[in-house]
Amino acid sequence: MYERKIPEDLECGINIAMKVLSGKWKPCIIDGINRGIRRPSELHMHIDAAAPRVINMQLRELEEYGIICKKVYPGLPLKVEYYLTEIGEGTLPVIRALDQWGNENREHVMKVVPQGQE
Amino acid sequence: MYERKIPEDLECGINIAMKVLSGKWKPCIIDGINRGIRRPSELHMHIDAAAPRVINMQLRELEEYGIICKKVYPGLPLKVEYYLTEIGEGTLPVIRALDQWGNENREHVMKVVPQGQE
DNA sequence: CTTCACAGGGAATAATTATTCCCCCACTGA
DNA sequence: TCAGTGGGGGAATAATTATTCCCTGTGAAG
Repeated sequence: MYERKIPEDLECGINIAMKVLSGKWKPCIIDGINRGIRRPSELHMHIDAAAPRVINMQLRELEEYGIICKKVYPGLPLKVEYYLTEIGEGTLPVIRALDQWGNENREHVMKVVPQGQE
Repeated sequence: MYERKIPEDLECGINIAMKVLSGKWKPCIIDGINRGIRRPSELHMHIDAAAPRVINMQLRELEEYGIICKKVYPGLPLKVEYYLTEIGEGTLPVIRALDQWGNENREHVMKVVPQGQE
């Protein structure tokens, strides 16, 4: 997406995973695709807090990392769908763990975040 | 840590969790504390790719979020230790899921990251 | 011919986050 | 007095990442 100037430390597994999953909307995108929201325009509508451009960029990154793959249907009107790869499906337990923790601790986090409500 | 200008979307659990866990070194810090690396200087040595200042800042944030708590021993020389709170312990499954995925997919990620080796 | 839906990208800019540099305090040991 | 250890912070700067704005192209519908 952007060009990195500083090398990263990919020693520990945590950093490897964070490298792939970090990105404001990536986990949401993976979750969405997994739930069957496969087309770009659907994702744009579903994650409407993010600008479409951002979703596109993060989709491209996820594709580069081999988390999702893109299927372009030849017909017209244009139709594109994204799917999780096998490796991408492997991230689902992580996503689920994140989601679960977040839901269980929503109250607490809401109390302690400075202002960031929406 | 910094002052946020744009409100966040904490609708879905994923975003809530990412808010608390995102930060280049936070998951490593949580993991370290959980493994018994409790003192700041120990953490500095253990996570030596990060500047001490950064660790300090992320520790403060984690404390604000109630993930860790800080115990200051009155004696001298100074001694400080951090512990996971109950809520902090709740993040361990997430951290473990991240670590596991990262370790299982190290090879793959190494192949696809542009250059970022270290 | 105009407008719409669909998929997408370049460039500039804004926001966020990490990092470096250099400082503080209290005590200990030489 | 001087250096070293242990915990820490302010300010500036650099790097990273998100967002906005506006543009491309094709075909279908009106």
